[in-house]
Amino acid sequence: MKRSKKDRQRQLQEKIKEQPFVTDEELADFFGVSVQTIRLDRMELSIPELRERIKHVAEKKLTDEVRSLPIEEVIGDVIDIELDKSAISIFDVKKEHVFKRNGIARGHHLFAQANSLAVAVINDELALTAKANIRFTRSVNEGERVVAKAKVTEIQERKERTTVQVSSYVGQELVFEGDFIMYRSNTSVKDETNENSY
Amino acid sequence: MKRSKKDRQRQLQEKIKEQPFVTDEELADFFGVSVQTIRLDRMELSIPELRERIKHVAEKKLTDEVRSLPIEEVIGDVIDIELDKSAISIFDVKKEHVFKRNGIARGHHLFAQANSLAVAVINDELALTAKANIRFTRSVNEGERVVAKAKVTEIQERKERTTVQVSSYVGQELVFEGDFIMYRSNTSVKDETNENSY
DNA sequence: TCCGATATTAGGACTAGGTACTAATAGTAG
DNA sequence: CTACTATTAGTACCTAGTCCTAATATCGGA
Repeated sequence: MKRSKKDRQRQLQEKIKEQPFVTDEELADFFGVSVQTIRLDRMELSIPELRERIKHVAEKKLTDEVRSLPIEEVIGDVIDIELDKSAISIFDVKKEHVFKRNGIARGHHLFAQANSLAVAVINDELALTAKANIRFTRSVNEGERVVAKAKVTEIQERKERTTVQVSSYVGQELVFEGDFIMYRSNTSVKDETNENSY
Repeated sequence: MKRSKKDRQRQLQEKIKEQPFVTDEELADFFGVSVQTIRLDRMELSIPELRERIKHVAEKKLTDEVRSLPIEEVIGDVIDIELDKSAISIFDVKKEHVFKRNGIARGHHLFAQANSLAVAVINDELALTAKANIRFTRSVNEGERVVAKAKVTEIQERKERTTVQVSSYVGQELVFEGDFIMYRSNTSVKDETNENSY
């Protein structure tokens, strides 16, 4: 017996952790013991078989992807709006909005809230973002509530452009700021039934 | 024959894409045909068996993890990446990404693709967007495929800032352009020991 | 040195989820 | 009615195991 049983089992655990896609036969070769011994070791250490290990990794990948991928259609709840003047929305940062690595909200969600609000505040049939200049002034964490305030600062009718300034806060702290230059078609529409198309 | 063979094969491809952890037997039940038929279909469509599919998913997860970057969290599919240099991703615009009123993609999806690519291209433990200057140069419609190309243009180590330029195209047409100023922690992460859990 | 406990190995039966192949049958178009 | 495609059935074989029994090997202590 080159190594003791405990020694081998410790190394086995390490080996599988580092390189989970290894068969019992390969492990038996590696440790110079029989396949049966490897299997007994796995039992004692409660390490599942190769296929189960592969499956766990794959399943984790799928749940990770589902969790992080979708961006909702409308980000934030509009709580106040005065067309072509100002609007306010709130957005609660949940775990699907943050980097799993560090729990910090991903920038595009803050942008999405601001952008959606900039679109919503415009009293026009068609409103699209043309340009934007944005600053992230503080990182936002899971569980925080972001309040975005949009203010229409300029309406150039002949140019089909409207400027909207959006500032987002967590409590009193500014976390995001953006100047949005919006394209608009100049056909007022909000007297229609609101279809909530933003 | 409720559906034609081609019809069934098309649906089969969809089904497996959406839900790759399904056995031939379950598929046979689902489509009301025999297992052999499902197997013939897979052959013709060059779809590998369940275990191979699981293995591919798991392998992809491991290689992604080795890169230690949030590739799984990128909006769109990363098709090429050279850390701290450049990256390319594709994003297919579907109906959930557009305004139902006019079928035009919401700006924040294009932003999200570009922003997440800018984050992914940075070879650092922590990368956050600090500022961005963006232009939407053409509206993108449902069904179109957006290719985003990110290029790292400047790395200021002492200032913990990196500039990334992202240009997104539909075919040859530029649809979005953005300059991203990214914050980074300056702790390169690629040389870490890989601690995969099985 | 022998005895009993622990460790290791061998072998067989069985499993899931297949591949690869042959053969039979069903349905449809010309 | 025949030719052809589509579908189904069945067999042998595969991998990477589980679960079980039985036979050895090795070691530590009296």
